[in-house]
Amino acid sequence: MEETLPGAPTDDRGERVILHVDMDCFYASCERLKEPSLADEAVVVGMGYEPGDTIGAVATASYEARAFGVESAQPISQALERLPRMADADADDPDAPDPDEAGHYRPVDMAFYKEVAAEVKAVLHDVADTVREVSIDEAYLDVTDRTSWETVDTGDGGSEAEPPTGDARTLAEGFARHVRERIEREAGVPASVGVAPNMATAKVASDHDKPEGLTVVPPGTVADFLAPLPVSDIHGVGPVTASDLADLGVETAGDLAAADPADLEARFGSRGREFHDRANGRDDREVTPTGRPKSLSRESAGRTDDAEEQREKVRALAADVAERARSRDAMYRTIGVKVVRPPYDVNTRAESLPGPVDDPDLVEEVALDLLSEFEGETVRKLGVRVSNLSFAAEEQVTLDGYEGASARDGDDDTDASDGDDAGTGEGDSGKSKSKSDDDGDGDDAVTRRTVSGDATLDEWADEGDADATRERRTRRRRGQVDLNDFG
DNA sequence: TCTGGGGTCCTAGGACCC
DNA sequence: TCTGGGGTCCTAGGACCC
Repeated sequence: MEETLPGAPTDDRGERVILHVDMDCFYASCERLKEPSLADEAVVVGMGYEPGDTIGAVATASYEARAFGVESAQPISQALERLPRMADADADDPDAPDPDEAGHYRPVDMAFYKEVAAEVKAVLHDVADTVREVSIDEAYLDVTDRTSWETVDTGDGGSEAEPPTGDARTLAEGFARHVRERIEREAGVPASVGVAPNMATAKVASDHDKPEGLTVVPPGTVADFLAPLPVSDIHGVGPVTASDLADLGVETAGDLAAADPADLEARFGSRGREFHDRANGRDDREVTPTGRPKSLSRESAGRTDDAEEQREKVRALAADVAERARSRDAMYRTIGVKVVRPPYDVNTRAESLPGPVDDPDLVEEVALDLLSEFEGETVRKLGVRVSNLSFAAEEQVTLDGYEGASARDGDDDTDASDGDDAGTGEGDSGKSKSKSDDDGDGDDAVTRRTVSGDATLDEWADEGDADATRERRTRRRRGQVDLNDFG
């Protein structure tokens, strides 16, 4: 690692080699793996979509479909306007869409995509010691120990003494090419790879030449590579920030790099300085192995003003989320709901417990209770979330003891993405917390919430039995916590 | 074009404690 | 009596990402 590579330019010493691997239109590529006849065809994968419907949104569109203006996150109805369904096309019927201008629509098949992702990950973990999976189709690799920025004598006048330029071949480039080819060969799906001395630049690089791209940004060339790009290409700069920056006359990464960091910080807080660093090619974040999730949630769209229907939905979501938490051995200390009211008014409510639990009934109970604030409202989407997770390796006593244990060992876990070796234990702060608030403290927390809750006077007045409900809940929770404490 | 589902991180204000 | 400063935890919302 600290060996000096013969011929390595001195200014590259200590520069890391970071890869960002980004699968190309991953879901669509997976569909092609399943159905090879879709190769070279326009493919649209929709979520919340069933064959034949017009509801849902585009999860991924193949590049052929993108050429028709189909984009991620678009409503399926709009995608269909731009690219009709192949099933509706007919070359012989003048009234039907032309098959040459139609696409194949498929619903998301997550279980299959996870299988493919597991094969991709196997390659990644084989070529790198440190892999951080960011999502099902994206990962950072630190391969400093496996390759280097040393330039290769290409025999065409390039010499080792020459400083690396955008055109110079580096060992890192050959390495990245090898990684991309292995993914394609072993998992059967295409990827784009960016190589740079830091994560932020590698990320931009992988996106620079999709699909099947390979963009290498050697040390010393980072600022020049970034300068002409629009600020929106920088990770973390979304539409809101881009438009705020545009108001300041900052359009490109080069403008951003040249801006006064103090001004940026004044406008954007800590992100301002971060943007400035990124635009200048500075990013010293280390690639750390994939960590544990911080929250788990489940949501589902569907407009309804029927209170019982809403409760039923929340019950189902709560059960789902609790089951997922259990399958991942996660305990949670905070339970929350999300209620989206038309037109698109997002409300979240959450409540923290005195200590971590694994209790599906409690998730349902708290979620329903939080939902009750919105009784009588029309909603267009509902969600349930658990957070403040802790992953006690030790078995934890829960109210449903035996069932819990048997459900757990089934490990149905469809989720290949869980298999990560990311063993670096993130200190389970949750655990020490639950210990520290034995008894007195814990009860205080509940009491405080119960008494000083933000209910207004009239709410208290017209809720009649709300007090009783809350008290029942409080008692339950105490029971729950006490049980856990004995475990 | 009214917007699917699963996440992360940051900020801001209030409660509470010392 | 009216009042300092520091710290933590909690909730809600927002921006962003894939």
